[in-house]
Amino acid sequence: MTRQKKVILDILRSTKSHPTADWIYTEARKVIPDISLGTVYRNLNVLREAGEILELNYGSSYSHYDGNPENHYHHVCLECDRIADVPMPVQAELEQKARACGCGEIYYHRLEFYGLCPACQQKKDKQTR
Amino acid sequence: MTRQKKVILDILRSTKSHPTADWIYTEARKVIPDISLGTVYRNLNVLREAGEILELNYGSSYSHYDGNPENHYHHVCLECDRIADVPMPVQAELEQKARACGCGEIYYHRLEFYGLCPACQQKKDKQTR
DNA sequence: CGCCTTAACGCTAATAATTATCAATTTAAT
DNA sequence: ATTAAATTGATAATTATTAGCGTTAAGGCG
Ligand SMILES: [Mn+2]
Ligand SMILES: [Mn+2]
Ligand SMILES: [Zn+2]
Ligand SMILES: [Zn+2]
Repeated sequence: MTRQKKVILDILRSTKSHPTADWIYTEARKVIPDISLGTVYRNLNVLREAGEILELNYGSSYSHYDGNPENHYHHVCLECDRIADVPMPVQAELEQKARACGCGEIYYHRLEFYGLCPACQQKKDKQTR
Repeated sequence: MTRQKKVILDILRSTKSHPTADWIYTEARKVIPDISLGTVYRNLNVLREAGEILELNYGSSYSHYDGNPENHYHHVCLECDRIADVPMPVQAELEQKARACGCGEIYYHRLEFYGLCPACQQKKDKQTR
């Protein structure tokens, strides 16, 4: 466990946002000013392979990272790209139903809801009114 | 509706696979030998915005495209990256449950199952035996 | 504590999917 | 047939991510 790796993991664990590599890089430089972006990517991959974080790819051209490696669901705003946790329990029966279709083995599933975050929803309401 | 756009849409609608832009490009060249890759990307974006196809980003570094724009679920093989349809009905109650969490407006959701496709599952069985 | 092996670092250049540009061509409405 | 607008193919640009490499620092052991 190097200093760089620990700082990156701490940053990810201490935010509820789901930041990009570049945002993590900016934050990390506040602690280790000469850390390199390559090191950020390298450690994000290492941490993902170790099961300590999640990498999220939801349509945008870059990955977002999540300090909570437990399976949980997300809401993605189509307006501002904000990703938020959806605090509902994991629906295990979905995997049961999918297995019944005989499409091979299933290890886990991902569920994302797309729409408008509360802030963008309000903004749109004002425009329509 | 140009010739190029029609060929691209036909290719997508006539396959059950979920091909990449590059595979579509290869197929399209069998019909229009001097079609360009830029035209393929341009029309895929146009078709997606028109709601005629789906773009799928499941972790891999490139997009897959789906000629069926109706919401449906997928199985992604962690071994060979094959994407297959999961023929189970869309679970509308998931959106009800998510709305109850108050995370903003929800227009649609996506659900993917990750594991091994039947072929890779068999391959792994043979190794273990 | 000091040595030593090895993994990780910072830097820079490379990769590769996708998008932007633009003159030339095609579409389709008049 | 004319013509204006939209789309094409070719090429260059963009950009997130990875690879290569000489240098540095973890952390195990004497
Ligand atoms: Mn999350
Ligand atoms: Mn499909
Ligand atoms: Zn928003
Ligand atoms: Zn497979």
